Amino acid sequence: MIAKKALHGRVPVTIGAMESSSTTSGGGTRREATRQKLYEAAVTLIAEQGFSATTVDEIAERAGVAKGTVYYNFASKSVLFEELLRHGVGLLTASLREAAEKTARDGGSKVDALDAMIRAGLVFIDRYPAFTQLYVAELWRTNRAWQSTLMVVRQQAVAVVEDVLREGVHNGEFSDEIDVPLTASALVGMVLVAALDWQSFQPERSLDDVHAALSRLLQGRVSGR
Amino acid sequence: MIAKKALHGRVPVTIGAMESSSTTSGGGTRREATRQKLYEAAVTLIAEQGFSATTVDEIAERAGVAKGTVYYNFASKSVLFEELLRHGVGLLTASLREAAEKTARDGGSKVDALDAMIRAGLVFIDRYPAFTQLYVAELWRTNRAWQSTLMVVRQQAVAVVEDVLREGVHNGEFSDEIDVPLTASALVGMVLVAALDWQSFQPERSLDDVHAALSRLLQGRVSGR
DNA sequence: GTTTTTGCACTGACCAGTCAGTTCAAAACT
DNA sequence: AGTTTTGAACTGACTGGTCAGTGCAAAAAC
Repeated sequence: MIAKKALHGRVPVTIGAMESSSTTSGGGTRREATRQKLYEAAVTLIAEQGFSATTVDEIAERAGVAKGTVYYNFASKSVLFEELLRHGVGLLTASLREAAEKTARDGGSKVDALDAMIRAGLVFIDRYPAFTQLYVAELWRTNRAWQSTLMVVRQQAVAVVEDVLREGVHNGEFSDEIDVPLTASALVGMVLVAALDWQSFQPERSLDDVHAALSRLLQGRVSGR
Repeated sequence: MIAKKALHGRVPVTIGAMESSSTTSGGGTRREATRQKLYEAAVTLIAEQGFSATTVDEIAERAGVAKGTVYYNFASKSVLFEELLRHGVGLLTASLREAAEKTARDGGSKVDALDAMIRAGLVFIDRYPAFTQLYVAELWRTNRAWQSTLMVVRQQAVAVVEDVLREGVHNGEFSDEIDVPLTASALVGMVLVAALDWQSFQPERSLDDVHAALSRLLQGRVSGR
């Protein structure tokens, strides 16, 4: 057994800090561009068909790349998928956190923060519907290789919501009887399912429209006339 | 081409009312027992691993049956899965509808009906967690053979919620500004995600506990002290 | 001249679906 | 009663195909 080559391990890395726009910087950019193409190809295929039903040949073809290139860039099919998950949830978490922080900066209430996060969630799902689909499909599975990755990454996202709830309880804006983790889950679920149904069954509706409906539900303005 | 055998089409049928025990009557009870075992084996395996990653051999083995028996009872792997879906969502829909009707009979309000349905949903998920997982994982996929089955079956379940909302709007209990389909989706999502997270991450909590938290959210008793 | 990509042939494992044959309990017959 | 027949239910070895991952020489990009 000799070491061979295979340098999948670490790569230039840009991931974490998203959207540094691009251009400039001489970093190993070609590599990164290929990886990006592979992510995009994989995300839609896996969202449609599931992980196991999607072949590496399909991914390569859709990305316009040779099969060998996939394995030059990723150690295996499941590693590609895991990195895709990390990448995507990173974007979501950042977006939620930013929405919460902006509201705080502008002196909004915690309900305003939740509302802003609902909107941020909708915007994310609107922009990356395939990723969202795939994430939901995998989230509650057990016995899969990437289970732990998924858990970590889920907790990061939910934690942002929990933080806002906890702060709201602390400053008296929310009842101290609410169950923070469960309420956070429920809110995430509300947005997730409503948004996916929106995308699947009434894609013609505007984001504002959907946001308004969810906002009303959040603020308990359902009952009463 | 002669007809051959293969009688997958119609079968004695007992489904709904399980456990007619055995003995007596020459009725095809054996068949139904085998199918039930296959459903049970398939539902957990597919929930854990996904449809494509689950092999027919595994299903047969877990059910304690030979592979050929699977094909004697179902035309194909995906037909088995489709019938499983129909079976499961049938149970859910019936349970939701019953909860709503009972509330109406007892002269409860529409909010009470929604609350009863939330509880019914939780009870269902508590009893059939694997089925729920699998259902969520498949619901928003596209390009799959059972797409249409899934849509029909989804609509049946959501329609029960929509009906209650619509009645509530009609009798003035709910604002006529609410968006019925979207609110229904959001409510379903709230329960679904909260329940799955409950099962996955805090299984020690009681159903009443979880129900109370969701109830509070439904009634907008989150804000305020 | 080093890194990355290509193209393509190849392997070995795995898997959906088939089919000839077996089991067995309830009829049918004696 | 006992014996034979029937056929639905079940079995498991087998087949044909698919797919993840490999190997490598040559080209392209930087």
